Amino acid sequence: MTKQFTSVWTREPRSPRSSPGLSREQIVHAALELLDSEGTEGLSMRKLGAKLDAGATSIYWYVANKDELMELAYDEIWADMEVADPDQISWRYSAATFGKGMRQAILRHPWAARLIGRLPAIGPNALHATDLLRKAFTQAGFRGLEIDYAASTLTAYVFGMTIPEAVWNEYINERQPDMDGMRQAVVAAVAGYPEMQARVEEMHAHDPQEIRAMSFDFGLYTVLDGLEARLVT
Amino acid sequence: MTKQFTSVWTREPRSPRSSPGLSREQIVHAALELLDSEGTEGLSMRKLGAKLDAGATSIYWYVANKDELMELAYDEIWADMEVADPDQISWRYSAATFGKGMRQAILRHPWAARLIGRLPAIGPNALHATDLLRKAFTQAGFRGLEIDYAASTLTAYVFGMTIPEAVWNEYINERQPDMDGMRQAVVAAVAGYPEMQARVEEMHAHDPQEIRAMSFDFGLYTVLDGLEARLVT
DNA sequence: ACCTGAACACCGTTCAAGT
DNA sequence: ACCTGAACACCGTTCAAGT
Repeated sequence: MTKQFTSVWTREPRSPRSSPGLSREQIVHAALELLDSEGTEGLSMRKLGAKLDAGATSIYWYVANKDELMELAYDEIWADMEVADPDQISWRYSAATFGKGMRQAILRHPWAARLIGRLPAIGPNALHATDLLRKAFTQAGFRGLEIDYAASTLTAYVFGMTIPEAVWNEYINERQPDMDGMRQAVVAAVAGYPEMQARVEEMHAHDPQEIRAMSFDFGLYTVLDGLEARLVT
Repeated sequence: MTKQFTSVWTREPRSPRSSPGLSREQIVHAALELLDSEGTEGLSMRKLGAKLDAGATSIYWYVANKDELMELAYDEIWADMEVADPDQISWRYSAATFGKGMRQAILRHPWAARLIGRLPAIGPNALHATDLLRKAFTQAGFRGLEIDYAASTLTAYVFGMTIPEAVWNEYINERQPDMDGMRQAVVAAVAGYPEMQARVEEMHAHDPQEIRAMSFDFGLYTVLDGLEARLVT
């Protein structure tokens, strides 16, 4: 009953060289454009085909199915992530830069948030990024499996903070809901909890982007402090 | 161009009392059964209708659309989460219990992982859980917005660690992929990074569930240590 | 080797019509 | 007040057929 496991990364792409017609890069590039400009719902095999002036089913020559296409697209977002070389600066600084860069990369491509964790992130760009973070924690003094634990802790924090933010941004962009009505709905829902209500109103007085950035930094430094504490013991 | 914001929680359910036919509770209960037993893909309006011996479109009388139905289902998973009363024990212990309970709740309902952060979590069960965590951090000594920052940090960590785990579990259950082939694919992909390869092989020698639990605890205590550090300064 | 369109088996949702 | 089935506008994917 078990099915053969497949991933885009396990198989060589078809015919890496051949001038005419489509190519994997072309397809992935078009898919990224669609996703970035129109969000998750903007990408369908038919729309992608149309954008490439091809039949929707032509894509299946280059890619086994839509999931594989998404794996390829997903890996791309780690390519334009700012990183700091851990050899040059303190592990704390490079880990912090890594966390902030990861957040920005996801916020630039909010559709990617829904894909996180769906398959092992073993694309070339994801691996390169992971390797850099492991280097930073090795330099910090972690050893063996603890390097992975430390890296997981940081990325889990960033993912957990950023996935909701990205999904939320995508939702706002797609549906453009009435923000004022939303505010009221939240305040009303929270009526039974006076302290939460006060906090919600306080938050609404500030720029939401600013609040999110502050909240993110608070947690980021919390995680870094916690990791430092594990190094001493 | 902005649309009226709506959420299940802003509107009273239709006719809370009326003996015959369907009811919201009945529908949500059936949806949960479908989701728990067959995963995300197991729930469609048609299948749900069939399970309730009704037309698929009857559901639209009780719920505006599938998203609203998902909001209702999602809130339910926070109802059967183990929590510790922060009045009785140390904030550290109750925060740790909270984190572990949250993880277990998501792992019991892996389909919920895809919904996290999609809409403000303002269902009654989610609010009750949030309130408990805020109490724990108030007791710890946080004040004002920092209570929310601390709570966000912890839940972000738990979400970031658990969403991939849950999605992964769902994937395994649905597709039952050949695990050995997968192992090999990962090892092969990671060939360019010798230390990572060594780590991957070391992990494969252990029970994956155990590794995940250890990894989760490592990060959980890291976050708690980090929060404690913020209290002193 | 590469591309195509028709066809299949699904979706969520709307709506006029029934009771 | 509640429920229905037909219909609409979509999906991803398969496959025999074309060049």
